[in-house]
Amino acid sequence: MKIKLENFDIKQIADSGQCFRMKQIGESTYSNVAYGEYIEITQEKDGISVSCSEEDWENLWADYFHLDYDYGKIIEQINAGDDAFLKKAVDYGSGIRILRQEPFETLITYIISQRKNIPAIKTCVEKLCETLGNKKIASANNREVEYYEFPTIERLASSTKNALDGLGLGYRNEYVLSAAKWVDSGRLNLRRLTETDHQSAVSELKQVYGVGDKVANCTALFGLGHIEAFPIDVWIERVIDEVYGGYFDHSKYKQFAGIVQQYMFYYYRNK
DNA sequence: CTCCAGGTCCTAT
DNA sequence: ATAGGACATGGA
Repeated sequence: MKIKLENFDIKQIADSGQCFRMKQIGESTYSNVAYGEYIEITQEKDGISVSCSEEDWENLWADYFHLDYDYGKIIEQINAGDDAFLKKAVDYGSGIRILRQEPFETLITYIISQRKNIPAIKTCVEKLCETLGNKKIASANNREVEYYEFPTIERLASSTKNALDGLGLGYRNEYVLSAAKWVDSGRLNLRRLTETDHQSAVSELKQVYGVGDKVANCTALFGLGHIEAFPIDVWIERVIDEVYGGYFDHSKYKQFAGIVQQYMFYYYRNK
């Protein structure tokens, strides 16, 4: 099925480092697994073609790719401003979307992400899915594809340190286990945090062992739909130091600071 | 081999 | 409140 779209570039999205299971499987084709479903997406000149049904696109993927949000308007607004670096960043990554990933998967994968580079995170997450996730079969582009879901909350919560050995989690295995147990027991209610304000969501998340300001903000941005989150990692720190002379006030982009952050991250990391 | 990665915790001031 | 060291593992 073909879909006409603006400000959507699957390569940019895949390379933007916000999700860890998207992979390139052809010249301009990428696969992804989310919410237990598998999809293949091919970039075209004026949009994309997708392997899923129209119904799945409407019910799941359109929401996942944040299609209800007008990125063109954000880009216009930035181009009308006076921030030269940000204008270059927007031009470079104009096809980026902020994904609405599963809250639990986002929390766990960003706990894993700390002190790892992106290729290492991907390897680690894939191993986790192959070891503890359910195996499924999808048909896409006239082929059958085997894939693994992200582990369920119950499965991960009832796991042990021993079971996690060999997945490359390192010292993060305790963080992962404890976070999964908190979600499983209801001590941390992620669904509720999608409805609270951003600040309360972040401070709730930071109660979790192994979740600091950065992971909390990434979880809020990529998993809870809090577009105003502005995660500061090593790359954004470099942008602030090297481009903005040590101070950047993201509050003027209040309602969409996370999108601004992602343009900056993608441009500075890939240029 | 060494260096560093989408940080956080713990401890000492 | 704020600063410095420890931390497992693997990619480059």
